[in-house]
Amino acid sequence: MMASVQPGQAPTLEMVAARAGVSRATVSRVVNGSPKVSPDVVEAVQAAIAALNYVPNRAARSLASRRTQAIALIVPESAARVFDDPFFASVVQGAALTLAGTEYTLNLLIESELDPDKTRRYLLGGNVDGALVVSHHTGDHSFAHLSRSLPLVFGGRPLDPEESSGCTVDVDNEHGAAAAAQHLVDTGRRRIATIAGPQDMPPGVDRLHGFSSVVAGAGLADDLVEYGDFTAASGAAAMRKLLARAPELDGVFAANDQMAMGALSALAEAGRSVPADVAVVGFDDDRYAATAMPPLTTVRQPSSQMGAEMARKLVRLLAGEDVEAATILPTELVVRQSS
Amino acid sequence: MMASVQPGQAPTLEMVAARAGVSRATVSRVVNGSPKVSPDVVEAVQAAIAALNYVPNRAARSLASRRTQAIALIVPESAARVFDDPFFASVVQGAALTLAGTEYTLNLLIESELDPDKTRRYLLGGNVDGALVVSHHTGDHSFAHLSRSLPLVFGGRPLDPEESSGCTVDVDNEHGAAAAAQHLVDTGRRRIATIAGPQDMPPGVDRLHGFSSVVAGAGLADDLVEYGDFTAASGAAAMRKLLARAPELDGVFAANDQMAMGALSALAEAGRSVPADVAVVGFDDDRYAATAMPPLTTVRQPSSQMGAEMARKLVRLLAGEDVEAATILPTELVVRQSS
DNA sequence: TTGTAGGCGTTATCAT
DNA sequence: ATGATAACGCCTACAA
Repeated sequence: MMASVQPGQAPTLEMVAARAGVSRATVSRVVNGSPKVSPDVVEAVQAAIAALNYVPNRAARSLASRRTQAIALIVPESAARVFDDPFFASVVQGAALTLAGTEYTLNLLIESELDPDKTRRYLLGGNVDGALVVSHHTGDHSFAHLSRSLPLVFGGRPLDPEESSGCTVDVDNEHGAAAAAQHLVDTGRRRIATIAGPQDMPPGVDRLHGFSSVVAGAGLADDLVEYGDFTAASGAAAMRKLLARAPELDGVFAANDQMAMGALSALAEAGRSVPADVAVVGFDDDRYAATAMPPLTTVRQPSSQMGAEMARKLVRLLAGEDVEAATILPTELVVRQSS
Repeated sequence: MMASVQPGQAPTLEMVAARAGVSRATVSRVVNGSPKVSPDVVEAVQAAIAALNYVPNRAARSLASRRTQAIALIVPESAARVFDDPFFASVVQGAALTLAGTEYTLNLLIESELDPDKTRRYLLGGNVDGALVVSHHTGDHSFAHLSRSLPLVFGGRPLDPEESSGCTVDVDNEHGAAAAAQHLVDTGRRRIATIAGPQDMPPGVDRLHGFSSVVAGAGLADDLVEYGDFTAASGAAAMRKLLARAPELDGVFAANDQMAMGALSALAEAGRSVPADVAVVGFDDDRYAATAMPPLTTVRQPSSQMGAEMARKLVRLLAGEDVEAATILPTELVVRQSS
């Protein structure tokens, strides 16, 4: 029962107008939901639209309206393995799902490291109405200067607070880390160490800060700090140093799960049992956390909500609404068997 | 040293023409790399472009040229957890990276289950020049009828071969499963079972077929078959049934890693040791495989290459080149400690 | 090799 | 409430 369609010949607004016996302007009004059209005309036009199976041409529309109804999601190429990081995948998911509920389309852009200017040109070429920039741990806000020409929403706070260029959505790294530390304290650990992340990345800084304030606040020593680069190997190395420095330690907080995994293996090879001898807590609740041995206590990061929130914010921005410059998403401590 | 730019006022082709002292047509030729322009003029125009920081307007361009330079990547919403499946994430990654090297833009579309027609309208609305459709395990080619109006490339073969609508890229499920079975046979297993996937999904069918042909071909019984739905729980259940039916079994091939994990836990609770008593092999080499206990022997699926291949194929198609209807990507047996 | 001019499908500004 | 009629920025015969 479908009206037969001429493949390759898309019906135009003009054809709809002819069939409905009205002008193109009127059809345009109906299509765009203008209130100033009489009900019967609306009906006639909609019938014509349905009969012809008309779909407005996006290019023509945006050329005339100077809006694209498209949003870019920019992710760094990062060694060509973007989605290996579940964090990115989740953020993209959250953004895509949110946008699917709007009239906006999501243009996924992998930032080319070969031609970094390509992204800039794309953004400036009138391809999108706004962009979501997710820079993971790095705090890279190198697109900040574009926010004058285009609404931008960043994921993660900038490394340099001065650079605070418009909107950001961030995870509450500090409180998350604080909760992890507090959990260690509350469960009776007294000699607590941390494997911190790089201090040139905001999450690295924030998580260390959250940890230290709680540990120090509990009257415990917060001198047991070693640094890693968020990889499992670096976590293992840091754990070994920690054990060498303080064989008596009974708790450790790693700034992410990968490093916590590394710590787990280092602990195993040192003959310490977890959590009996040493409790370990990670951060992220990534895919490996639940199936680690033992299952890892960690701080869950709302990554898909981060993507969703970024998208929502940008949409509001584009609608001309006011939005708060920075929103911080809460984390959640997930207690498993490693602590 | 940057030329100052008027924010909000994008330079047009006309402005470039004026500055370079040529006509708009000539500028257009230069921008599009037409060979029929004298070198000095090319230079002058490029200088003007650089000076003005000109970027062609995509909407105008596609309105005039009737091409969008955009490609849609459609993924099923699947319970709103699209990217929880590493397979999707990888496919998207492969496609995005490949497309980043071309002049095409990737529009990520989550197929709305609320309004399935939305996707169809989008595809037909002249929004993209072609589309990539990834349907994972389901073999759903419900967009097949659109391939007359728009170049389409599917990921995974259709369930019904008759429905074979144009291009597909698929993983060699049959050979992969055969390799897994062969490995079991070669390592001395004699009573081999399989936990098959749903038989209404192509990979479920193909993997079972690959398994059976090898086992039967080796002169062994291939009667030990139980079915799961690709979840860990179903794998555990199937494993229990298998153990009840044939306590003497010494090898099992699960049609995916999740089910293999389930089998692992069922085996553990039955007091069988892996691989001493029973060898188990999975399929996918997903994120959990390497960290399972014991690390899982499995068949690696080239998922990001699948995305890449799909993209390459579509780009060629759009360039008017001939491409083979179906390409099959090879798999690789990854031997770990579970066999 | 370069310029002229018409058109791509909508939106938006005027009138009516 | 509805209808002409310009734009919108670029491409592309066709002409020179």
